[in-house]
Amino acid sequence: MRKVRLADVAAVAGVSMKTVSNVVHDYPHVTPEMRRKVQQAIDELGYKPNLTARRLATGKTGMIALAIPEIDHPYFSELSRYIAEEASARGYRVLVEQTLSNPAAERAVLNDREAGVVDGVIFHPVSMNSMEVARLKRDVPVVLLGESTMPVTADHVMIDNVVAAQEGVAHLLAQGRRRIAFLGVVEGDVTGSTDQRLLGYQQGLVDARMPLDPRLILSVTDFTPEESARAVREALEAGLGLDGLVCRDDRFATGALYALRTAGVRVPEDVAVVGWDDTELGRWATPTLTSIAPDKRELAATALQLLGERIDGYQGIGRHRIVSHSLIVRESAPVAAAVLSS
Amino acid sequence: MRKVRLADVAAVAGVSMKTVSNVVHDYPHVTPEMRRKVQQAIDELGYKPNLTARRLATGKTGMIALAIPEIDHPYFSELSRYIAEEASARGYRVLVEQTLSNPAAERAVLNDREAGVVDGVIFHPVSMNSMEVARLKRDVPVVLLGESTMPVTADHVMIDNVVAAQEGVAHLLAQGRRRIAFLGVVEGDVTGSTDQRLLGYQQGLVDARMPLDPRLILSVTDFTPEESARAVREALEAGLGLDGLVCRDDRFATGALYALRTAGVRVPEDVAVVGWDDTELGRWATPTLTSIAPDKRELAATALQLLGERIDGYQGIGRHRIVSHSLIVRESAPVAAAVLSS
DNA sequence: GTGAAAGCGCTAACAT
DNA sequence: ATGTTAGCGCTTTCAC
Repeated sequence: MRKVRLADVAAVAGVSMKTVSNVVHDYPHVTPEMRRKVQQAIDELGYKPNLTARRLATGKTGMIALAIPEIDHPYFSELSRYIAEEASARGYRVLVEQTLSNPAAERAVLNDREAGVVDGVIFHPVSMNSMEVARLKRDVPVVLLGESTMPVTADHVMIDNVVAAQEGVAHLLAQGRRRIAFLGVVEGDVTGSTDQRLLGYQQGLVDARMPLDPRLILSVTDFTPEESARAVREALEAGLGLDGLVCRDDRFATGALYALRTAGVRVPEDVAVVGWDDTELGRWATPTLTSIAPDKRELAATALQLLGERIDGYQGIGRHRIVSHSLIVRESAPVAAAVLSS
Repeated sequence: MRKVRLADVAAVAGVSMKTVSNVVHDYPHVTPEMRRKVQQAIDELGYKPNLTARRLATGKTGMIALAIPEIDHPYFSELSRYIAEEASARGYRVLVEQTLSNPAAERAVLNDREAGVVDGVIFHPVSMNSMEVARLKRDVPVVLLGESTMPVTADHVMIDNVVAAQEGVAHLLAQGRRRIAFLGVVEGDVTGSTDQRLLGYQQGLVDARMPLDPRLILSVTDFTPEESARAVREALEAGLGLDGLVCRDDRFATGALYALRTAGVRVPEDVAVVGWDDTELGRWATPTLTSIAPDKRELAATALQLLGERIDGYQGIGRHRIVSHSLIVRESAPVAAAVLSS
């Protein structure tokens, strides 16, 4: 009683393979009687269509790849969930690829389509910029996530990082904060994501005619909270006076909160902190974290929409979509007292 | 210049398909000259083997499914990362399936293998117990994660929850805690996972000849921190005196910390808290969270080992593997002063 | 409405 | 060491 094939069902039901196939696919024009007869044979034999064979025959896999740096980074795991849900709603399944920011792994992602594994790719690159992506990919449907300023042949979805960072700074300025730091510039980060946030931070200060102090820009060597905590600790020890802090992401903010707490600095009384990504990490931090929140659901839906169009044959030039964001105000950087009392 | 096939390469190189296949697979017995000639044709044409076709021909997909309740639950996202890494080391790719604890979705997982999508399944069931899994799965290689006491035809990997919970309780008792609560029993949870942790909690108290107070067992309606915070808040409002708390997972612990903090209860001075899973959520909580830590790496490696054996044809009865765990002591439940001064 | 047969692209016997 | 060829299981024109 091994593998039951379409042909077996056809034989038992006494019909052709085509008819069985029609029943399996709910093809409209089959007589009820035929349908019943075939269905019975299917149930009887416990027939399951072989997806691999179907894929070979149709050339469609019904799968998309989601290539992200780390599966367990809160932002990416939360985003993955939305992507998975949106994909599922559109009849796609998701193959999650962890690139660990490794260039070779990132390159390999774009080959998956060519190897017939997936129909398209949603890709958050870290080690290559969009020009390289454009050069590498040939006719693979790709939607890029994250920051990129170059128009390329792939589609892009992102939030307006510059504006978002400006809003974060403005929020702190409205509370009377005057020494606002930015954490953190990551060494070796070539994506421009941090650049845009940093740019927005500076623009926010310039807009308010505040001085720019380069020492207020904190650098880190990687994306971990440990590194972020170290950077903040050293800044405090160096006597860097600051009363506000805009973080590149919630993980950094989490490390920062830890460093501030252990140094005896009160948040938000002494230093107000703004995170980025609105992850669960920040929602339950102490104090709870004010954070710039990309609309992840909209991000996922937009990415799938664009990718779907490409898979369905759209060949046009790369499209850019800006999805909305908001500032979720929590304890670490509450609404200004002035606003409250007004 | 569309799809380049194996046959095209063979034609250009002026050899047979078999020879091309040999080169592609690094088959040893090919003359260097042949290899060079073929390789040149491959590069020239930009040939990429079609994985789907290969899968059809070999019957192996090189993929395994990982079916978990939620992609973005910290425990599962961290576990996923280890699974993905171990799988990758063994030449497998991982298809992550989010079941959302939905029975239909869980059932569908077991069909994937039969449909030829994956070679095997690593499955953390929530809505079905292992008997049901055993009944459903036919000859699908499956490794079960999470708690289950029944010997079945599938393999199991888990930690010893009862012992782990006992250790958590013992840790609190050693600090002189006398009113230790358990959070939380989840309504509708049929997996026995919580049961075992609860059992260990009770056993730990009994071992120390402490009284069991049913009011110290806190119930919740779902797995969110919100629910957990609610349960703790209500317990405090009801005047339930407690000085220690063992949580079913770090998410619950996170919610508990929040509720305790907002109620003005100090941790660990007034209430010491032990979490479960050792996730990033707890590592950066305030105070940092003492947590029972399953060895996730070992868990992943063991699961892949067992699954690999099944895929390679092992047919024996279900095996049970207990992997190690430890108690990671942090601020929320530090080492007893008595121990420190000894 | 239903049947017959030619692929989809690759692998693995078997042959040379 | 390399070539030939029959599948793998399903889809899909194209007749009937």
